[in-house]
Amino acid sequence: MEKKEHKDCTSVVIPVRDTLDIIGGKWKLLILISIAEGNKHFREIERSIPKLSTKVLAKELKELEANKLIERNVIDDFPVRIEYTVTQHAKSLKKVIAELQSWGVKHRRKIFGK
Amino acid sequence: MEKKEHKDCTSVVIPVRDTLDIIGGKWKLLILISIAEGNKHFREIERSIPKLSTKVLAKELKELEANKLIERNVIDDFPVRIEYTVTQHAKSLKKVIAELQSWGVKHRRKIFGK
DNA sequence: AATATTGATTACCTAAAGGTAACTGATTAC
DNA sequence: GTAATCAGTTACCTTTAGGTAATCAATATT
Repeated sequence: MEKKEHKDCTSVVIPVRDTLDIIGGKWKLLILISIAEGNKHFREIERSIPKLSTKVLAKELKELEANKLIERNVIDDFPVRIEYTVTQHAKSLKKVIAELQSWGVKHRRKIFGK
Repeated sequence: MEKKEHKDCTSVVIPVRDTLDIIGGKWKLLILISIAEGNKHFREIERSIPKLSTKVLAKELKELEANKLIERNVIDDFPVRIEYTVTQHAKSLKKVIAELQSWGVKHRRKIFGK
């Protein structure tokens, strides 16, 4: 039997997993969309997404910030307020999301018929 | 203060999550690539992916089959052998994967500099 | 003075994903 | 007849994601 050598696919798999870590999970995309639509403040974002808890939101915001998808700006009026905004880097996800969405729609038709 | 109405984004989020459920997770993409490269048999696939256990492989193969991304064919020579192959539907993931990969590469540069 | 809002943090719990390892029954090679 | 290979299954355990609820300090409202 011929021994086949398995191609090294880390150069595909690792970047794909990086991307999935960022928009995967239950809330990240919803939070990004909410901020992109203009919700700037913690409570505003929280209220805009049903069932999302403060704890999870706080954690997700930190991760999104660490990945440079959002910015956290401290506005020092009195009292200080915090404003979250999406970065250009986050906007560059648009094409990725569009592909994921369009394949998902086709897939649903494939699995559940038209 | 103006009350802003939050746009309904389920038509984006649900298909995106459908897609992520299918190629997300630690192994699904690796398994798909392995089969696409010509590994047809259970043990062959298992051996081609370091650290992948039989249990997880068995579970993932079932899910991939349920999603019509692979086919499981029972070849009844003696002894019976099982052959896995990728479907056309799986091949249609190529563009999605390419987008995820390319964004992941850019992201890595963004985060860790050049 | 009491209550509510803002931007969170903390402790505790559950559910799901994934890992480890032993084992099955059928067949084939030594 | 012993060992190995094939295609898995089963039981048990750990890790991670996410949920629930209480609490915090600072300010603002009644």
